[in-house]
Amino acid sequence: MFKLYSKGCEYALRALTYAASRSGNGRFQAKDVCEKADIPESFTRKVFQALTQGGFLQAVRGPGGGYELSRPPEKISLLDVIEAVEGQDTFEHCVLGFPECGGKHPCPLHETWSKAKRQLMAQLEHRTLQDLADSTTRKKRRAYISGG
Amino acid sequence: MFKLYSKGCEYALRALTYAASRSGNGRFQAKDVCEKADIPESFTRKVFQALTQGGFLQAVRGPGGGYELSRPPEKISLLDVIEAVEGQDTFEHCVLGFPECGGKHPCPLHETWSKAKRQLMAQLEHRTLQDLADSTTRKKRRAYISGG
DNA sequence: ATAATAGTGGATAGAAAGGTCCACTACTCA
DNA sequence: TGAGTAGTGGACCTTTCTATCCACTATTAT
Repeated sequence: MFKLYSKGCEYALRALTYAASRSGNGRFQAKDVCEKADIPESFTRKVFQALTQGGFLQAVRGPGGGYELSRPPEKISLLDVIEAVEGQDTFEHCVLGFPECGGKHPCPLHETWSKAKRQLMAQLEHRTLQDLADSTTRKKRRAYISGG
Repeated sequence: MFKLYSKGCEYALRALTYAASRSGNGRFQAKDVCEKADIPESFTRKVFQALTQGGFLQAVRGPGGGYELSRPPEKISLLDVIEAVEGQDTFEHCVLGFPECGGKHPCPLHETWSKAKRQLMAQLEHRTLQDLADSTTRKKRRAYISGG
């Protein structure tokens, strides 16, 4: 039952990727983005609420309203999104569930896991929403551009 | 909500690590091992049942009975245990939940994730139950041996 | 046979994750 | 001011995971 992040986080990433790939101003609406990303709207709205309260999104009510990213998509890493949804400490838990696992009392897997985790987090940190949006858009344009 | 594996798998790893660190023959009892590893017995028994049905453990009933590993602990990698408990396809799912994510239609995170996954699985594959048992035992002996 | 031991399988219950619904508020425009 | 739009917050439901209990079966020793 491996999970990098929760369903809510997966939806957030998919929705925000779509949002970042839109032309025009950055504002997007929950309903629209959920339909396009093919994710459950009611549930994803809850995630948006949380992201708004966390200062990650700005909500605008009323006609013409929607959400805006607090930072431009090229300044938002996947790790940012994941930690915003899951909390800052998602990757902190000991894999073997040892309560006092740490520098002084490492569990048998501590070093192995720390290394793998560092590599994983480094990858998540250097990819941004803009990257994801670009590759999605490029794919839709039949990918005749080779470079990144 | 990051999870490398389920609670059941965590318990299996902890229990089997303790089992591998026992001196004498390889047989161990569910009750004993769960107490020593400080994990819930009833729940872990279910995991043992599954591992037995999967051919991973051999069950011996009656007085003096218990379980035996089907292979010596130095021949069982952590990946073996994880896949035995979680199923062969735990690490196969697309991180973004795209149903047709694969070689021909990769999701935007496919390459990033594949790389991180390979590194992670390589680490889990080359560490065995015996390794874990050794480091646990060494720790208990106050770790005056430096090498690995 | 009987008692004791140790794993088995099914029922059940609680907690967390995933998901839906609806009345409400805030805002815009006519 | 009224209608329509878009996010909010709370109630509620379902599924999955985690956990426990107990009657049962297989085995061993007396």
